[in-house]
Amino acid sequence: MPELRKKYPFDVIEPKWQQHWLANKTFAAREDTGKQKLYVLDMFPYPSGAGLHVGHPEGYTATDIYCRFKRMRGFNVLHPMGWDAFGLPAEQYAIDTGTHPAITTCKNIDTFRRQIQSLGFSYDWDREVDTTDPEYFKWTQWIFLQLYKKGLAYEAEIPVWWCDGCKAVLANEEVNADGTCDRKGHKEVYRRPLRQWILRITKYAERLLADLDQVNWPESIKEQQRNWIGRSEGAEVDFKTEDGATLRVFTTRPDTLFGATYMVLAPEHPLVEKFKNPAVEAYRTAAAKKSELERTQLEKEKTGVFTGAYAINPVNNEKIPIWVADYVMMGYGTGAIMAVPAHDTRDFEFATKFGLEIRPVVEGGDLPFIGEGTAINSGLITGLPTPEAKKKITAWLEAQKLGKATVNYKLRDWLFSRQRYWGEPIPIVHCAKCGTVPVPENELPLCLPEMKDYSPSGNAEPPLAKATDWVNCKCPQCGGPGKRETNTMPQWAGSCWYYLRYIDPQNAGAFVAKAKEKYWMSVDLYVGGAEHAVLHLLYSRFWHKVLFDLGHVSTPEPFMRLINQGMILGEDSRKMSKSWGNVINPDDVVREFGADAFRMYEMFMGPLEATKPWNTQGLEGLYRFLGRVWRLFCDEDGKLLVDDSTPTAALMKVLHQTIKKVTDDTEVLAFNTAIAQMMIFVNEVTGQETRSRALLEPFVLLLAPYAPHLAEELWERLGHKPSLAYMPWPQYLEALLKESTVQIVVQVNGKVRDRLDVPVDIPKEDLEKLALTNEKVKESVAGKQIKKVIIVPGKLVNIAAG
RNA sequence: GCCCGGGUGGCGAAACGGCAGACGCAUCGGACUUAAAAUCCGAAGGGGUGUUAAAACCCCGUGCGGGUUCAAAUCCCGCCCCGGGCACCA
Repeated sequence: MPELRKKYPFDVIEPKWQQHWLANKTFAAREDTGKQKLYVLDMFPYPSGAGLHVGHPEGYTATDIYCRFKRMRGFNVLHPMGWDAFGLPAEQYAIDTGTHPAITTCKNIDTFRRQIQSLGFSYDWDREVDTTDPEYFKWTQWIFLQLYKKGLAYEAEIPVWWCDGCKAVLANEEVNADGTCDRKGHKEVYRRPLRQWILRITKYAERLLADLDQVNWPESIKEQQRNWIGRSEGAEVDFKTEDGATLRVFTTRPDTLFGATYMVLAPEHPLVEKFKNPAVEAYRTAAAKKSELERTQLEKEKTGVFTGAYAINPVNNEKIPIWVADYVMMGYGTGAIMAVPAHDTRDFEFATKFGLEIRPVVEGGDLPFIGEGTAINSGLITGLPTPEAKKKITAWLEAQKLGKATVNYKLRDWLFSRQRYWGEPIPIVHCAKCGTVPVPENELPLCLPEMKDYSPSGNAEPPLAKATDWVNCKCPQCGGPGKRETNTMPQWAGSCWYYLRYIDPQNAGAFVAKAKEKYWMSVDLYVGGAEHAVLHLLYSRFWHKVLFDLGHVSTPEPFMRLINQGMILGEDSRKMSKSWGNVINPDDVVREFGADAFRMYEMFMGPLEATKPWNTQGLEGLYRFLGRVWRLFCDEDGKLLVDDSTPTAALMKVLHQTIKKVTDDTEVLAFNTAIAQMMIFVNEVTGQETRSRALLEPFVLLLAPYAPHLAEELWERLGHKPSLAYMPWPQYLEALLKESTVQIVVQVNGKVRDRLDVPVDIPKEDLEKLALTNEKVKESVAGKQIKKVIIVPGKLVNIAAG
C-alpha cells in the first residue's frame, strides 16, 4: 500500500508536543488544597510481549480526554500509569530460554511505555509504578504481613490440580474440560492436597456486599459481585449418625426438615473416611479425577453411592440413609445436606433415580415444589406459611441446641499462593520451634533469588525450593534454623493496591503518606475492562477494607465510580486474534494517521461502554476531519489564515452551540456526540470566507482534550505561549443560543402535516389559531371532528381529530 | 437453566415520550484536473402518485405480537434473536 500523502504534519507535531509535555512535566500532579482534586485511574496493563492492543487506548483515551477537560475546568487532576508486570508468560519464557523474567519484563515495559507515550496521554510519568520493582513489592509484602498479623492469612492443605506429566501444579485454567493438562496434553491430572496460603476474604463478605450500595458502578458489575459473594440465609442443623457422630448440614429451608428422606455427603467430606466400603472408595477416587466442568456442566445425570450408614433426623428421630454424591460440594455450607426431594429439584432428580422416598411437607404445587407454601405433616410447624415455619423451627432447634440460624456465602477464602517463581515472595519463615514467623518489616523487600533454572522442581515444590541458599535462613524469632516460604503471591496481589502507591510512589518510609492519601482518595473515576468485574475489583476492595480497619486509609471503598469500556472487535466483527488475522496494531495506525486521529476515531466509534467493530475507513474519516481543521487555520504552506474579522451572528451561534454540546457531552463521557458537534462546527466554518480568531480560538480549546497535539500546535501558531493544558475552558453564552424564531411541527393525529416558523415567544392561543387555520391541517381534518389540541411550546401542535 | 446488556438505513451510530436516521463511513452526481488522487459542492431509509424534468404530495418503516398515550425507537406486557457473566451453592 502506497504511503498516503499527509493531510497535515502530524508526524512532526505529535512527537514535538509529546516531548514538550514530558520535558516540562506539564501533567505532574501536586497536592493543592486550593483546588478541587480529581483522581482518574486506568486499569494498568500487563505488559505482554505482544505489545499494546487497540483495546487499551480506548479506555486510556476516554480518561485522558476527561482529565484534560477537567484540568481546563480548574480541577487538580491525578492521572497515573504503571505496570502489572508479574505474570506467567515471562516465567514460561524463562523456563524455555533461561532468560531472567525481569529482563523480559523490562523490555516489554519499555515497549508499552513507548507505545502509550506515542498516543499523547497526559499521565504524570513521575508516578509510574511497576509491581515487580522491589521498592514496590516491598509494600505488597508489607500489606501481606498486616493481613497475616490480623489473622487474615493462614495455611491449609487444600486440593490443587497436579499434573504427573509436568510434575507441577496447574492453575484452574490450565486444566482442560476433558481433564487433560492444557500445557502438554498429559492425562495424569488430578487434585491433590497441598499446603497453601489462603486469605480470609470471607470474613469481609458481609461488608463487601453491603458497601456495594455506596459506589457508583454499573449495575451489572455490582450484580456480578453480589452473585459471587452469594449470601444466603438459613440454618445449620445437627444430625447424628448411628454411632453418635455429629453430621452438620446447612439448609435454607429448615421448614422442610420433616421432608428429609436421606442425607448426602460430598465425596471429600471427612466423615466419608469412616465408611470403609469399596463402593464408596471407588466413587471417591473417581470423583477426585473429575474436573469441575465435568462435575457441573457435562454430568447432567446424577451419580452417588449408599454408604450403608444411617443418620437420625433430630426433628422426628427417623432413621434416614446416608449417601455420597458429587452433586454436593465440599466448599459450600458444611459439605453435607439433608435431602428433601419433594422440595428441591436436585434432590428430586436424585431420589427419582435411586428410588428414594419423596415426602411432601409444603403445600402449594406440583413436585418438586420449591416455592413457598403451607407446611404439612411437619409436627410443630404444620399449618404455618413458609416464612413463619422457618422462624419457628429455627427457634426450636436453637432451644434444643440442635442447630442455629446461619448465613452462608458462596464466596470462598482466597487461595493466595502460587507454585511459581515470578511473583512476590511471601515473607514468611518456617521454623521448627516457632512455626510460621513473619519476616521483620525492616528486612523488606524480600527479593527473589537469582536462579539458573526456573522450571518446577517436580516434587510439588515451587521453583524457589531449589534455591537452597535462599531458602535456608535464620528464624527471625529464635535465631534457629529456618526455611523461607517458597510459594509466591498471585498476580492479583500487586494490582490490589497500586492506586494507593500512585499517590506517593517514592515514599521509602510508608506505602503512602497519610496526608496525601487523605487528599487524593477515593478514586473518582476508574475505567477498565469488564473482565475484571469480579476478581480484581473484589480483591482490591477486600485489601482496602483491611487497610481501612487498620487505619492506613481513610475511605471504606477505593473506587467511587467505575466504567467498563466496551470491546473493540476486528473489521470482521470477530474478536481480534492472531488466529483470525484481524489484529490492528496501534503502532501502524499512529504511523499512518497519527495519534490524534487514532484517539478521535476510537471515541467516535460509538458509546464508550459498547462493543464495536474496527473500521479503517472510519478511522480515515476522522483523519480527514483533522485535515479539515488544519486547513481552517493554515494554507498549504502552513501559513496562518486566521484574521481578526467579526464573525457573523449565525457562526457565533454555531460556536456557542458547540461549546455547550462539547461541554455537556464531555462531562458525561459521551465523546462520540461531542465529536459530531465539532464536525458540524467545522463544516459550517469551512463554507465561509472568514477565518475569525474569535471563532477559531475557542474551538481549539474545545478540541484540545480530543486531539491534544494538533490543538497545542494550533494554539502556538495562533501566537500563544504553550501550553494550553491549563487554559480556562470556553464558556457559552445562553443569550447567543436563543433563537428568535422556531420551527413548530403541526401534526394531525400524530402525523406531521406542516411546519411553521413562528416567534419563540408566540402565545399558545395564537399558535393554536395558526395551526387550525392552516391549509394542510384543514385538508386533513376535513369531515372530522376536532377533539383535542395539544400544544408543546417551542416544539409542536398536535390536533386529535376523528 | 438463572442474571445482566443489546437488536434503528448498505455499515458505525444519533434521538431515550414530541419532525426517526444528526455526525461519520461506504455509494452516486457535480466542480477542479490532460487524467487520477486529494480537495470542495451536492444527493441519498423503502415504496408509490406525479411530471419533459423538477417541485409537490401520499403510504410504509426502529427484531416480532399486543397495550398505554393526542403522540412510542423511547413506557408497560408477552415472545424471538445476538453478546457477556454465573452455573448442581443446598
